Amino acid sequence: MDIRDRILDAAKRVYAQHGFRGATTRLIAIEAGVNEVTLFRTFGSKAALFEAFMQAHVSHSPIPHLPDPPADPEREMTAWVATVIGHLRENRALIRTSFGEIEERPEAAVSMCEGPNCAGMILTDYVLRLQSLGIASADGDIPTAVAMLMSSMIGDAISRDVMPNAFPQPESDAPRKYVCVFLRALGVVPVRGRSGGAQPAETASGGHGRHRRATKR
Amino acid sequence: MDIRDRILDAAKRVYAQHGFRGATTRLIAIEAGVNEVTLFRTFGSKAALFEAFMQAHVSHSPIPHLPDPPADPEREMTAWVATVIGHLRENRALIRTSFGEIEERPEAAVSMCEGPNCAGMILTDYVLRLQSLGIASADGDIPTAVAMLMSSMIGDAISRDVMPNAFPQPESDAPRKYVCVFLRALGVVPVRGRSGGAQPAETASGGHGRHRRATKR
DNA sequence: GTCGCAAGTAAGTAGGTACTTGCATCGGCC
DNA sequence: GGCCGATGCAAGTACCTACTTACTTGCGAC
Repeated sequence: MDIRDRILDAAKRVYAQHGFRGATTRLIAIEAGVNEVTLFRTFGSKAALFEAFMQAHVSHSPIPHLPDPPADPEREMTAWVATVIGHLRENRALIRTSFGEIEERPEAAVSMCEGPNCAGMILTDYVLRLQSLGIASADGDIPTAVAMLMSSMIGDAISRDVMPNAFPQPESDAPRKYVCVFLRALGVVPVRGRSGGAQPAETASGGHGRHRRATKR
Repeated sequence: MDIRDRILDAAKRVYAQHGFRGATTRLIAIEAGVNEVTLFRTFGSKAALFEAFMQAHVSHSPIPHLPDPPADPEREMTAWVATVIGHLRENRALIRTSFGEIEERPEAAVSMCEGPNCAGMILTDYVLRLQSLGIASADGDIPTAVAMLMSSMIGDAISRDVMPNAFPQPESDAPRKYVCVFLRALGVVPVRGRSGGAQPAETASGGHGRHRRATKR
């Protein structure tokens, strides 16, 4: 790993923990294991360093896809939601810090929003496919439901460690639960009988729910 | 307004905009229109000032109630959600900043969470009442739906100004839309016909939806 | 009037921060 | 070997920050 990337990486960690003002060039240099002067020689200034590291960060944030012919909405979406929440949670300190400094440095937060914006589009497209296939009912408020699911994922990822009991327990079941509520709001109802209850863990004994009209097309 | 309160108020504004590190005693003193020395004489230190202002802030944050015999869920909840989002939006800068500094100063964010926690309980109680009255279906996942609505309100309040098109438009319709999706997820369906479509504005021409079995008890 | 107290004013201290400068060191390349 | 570019190191500059000290001013109570 070359010295430039080491500094960028260290800057990311230090910034996520201490914010822009708290991320002193001295701390970053120590964290990167380089001399502070090298930092200035490489990037010119602290501001330029942060510009570079923000750009580097957004350039490679992978957003998972949802299958184009939807087959099993609950299963596919649960996996997708779990992945997205996972990504968000990995970067939660960075997201929180950037958002906390919107007033002073809006660019950071704006670039942080690219990922979620893109994820929201992927999700919307998927649900529109569900709707056009007749799996989701025609009169559901898709934009609002998508916005709510996105907010839920972000909220879970960045707030669960602060107020754990405000979110579904256990953490590992949260994605499935979010998806069940989401699908129900859009009129995608699981077949009744086994695993239909989305509520407590004691009824969801293992099996995955199948959905009505969830054909392979 | 006495001088102590003026300083507390100024500290709140300056902190919301610049964070703890950026909220210099000099800035706060200027914003409060007092001498910097007065600030130290009144509170002793910057840290003590912030402790005092956090305590003062959480002590008077009003959370609206939901009617105990629920009558019209959509209307009542829409008003409640609008009020809560309003409160959150008023304090959005403060919330964002406190959350952004969780890593360094967790107490601030924790005290910020009291309001939402309480609101979540009020909401849960209300929905349980809906359920016990048979207005909401018995198998809905109430904790998850409540968590999602809470996340949606918070997300809307603190992120709409950054990514406006990720949230329901227009802003004034957002509370009703959230409530409609929420109620639908919990099996509270409006009567079909007029105002049933929760989706686009062109069909929602004025009327408020009534709900099946929404009797006055 | 004058006493006491709350507040302002001016100046200073000790430490931190971004950033610079000058020089030593090291490793690869001709 | 000798050159050169990248890096480390030590020191310094100019500024900011929390906080202190010593003194002055204004104002109500007696």
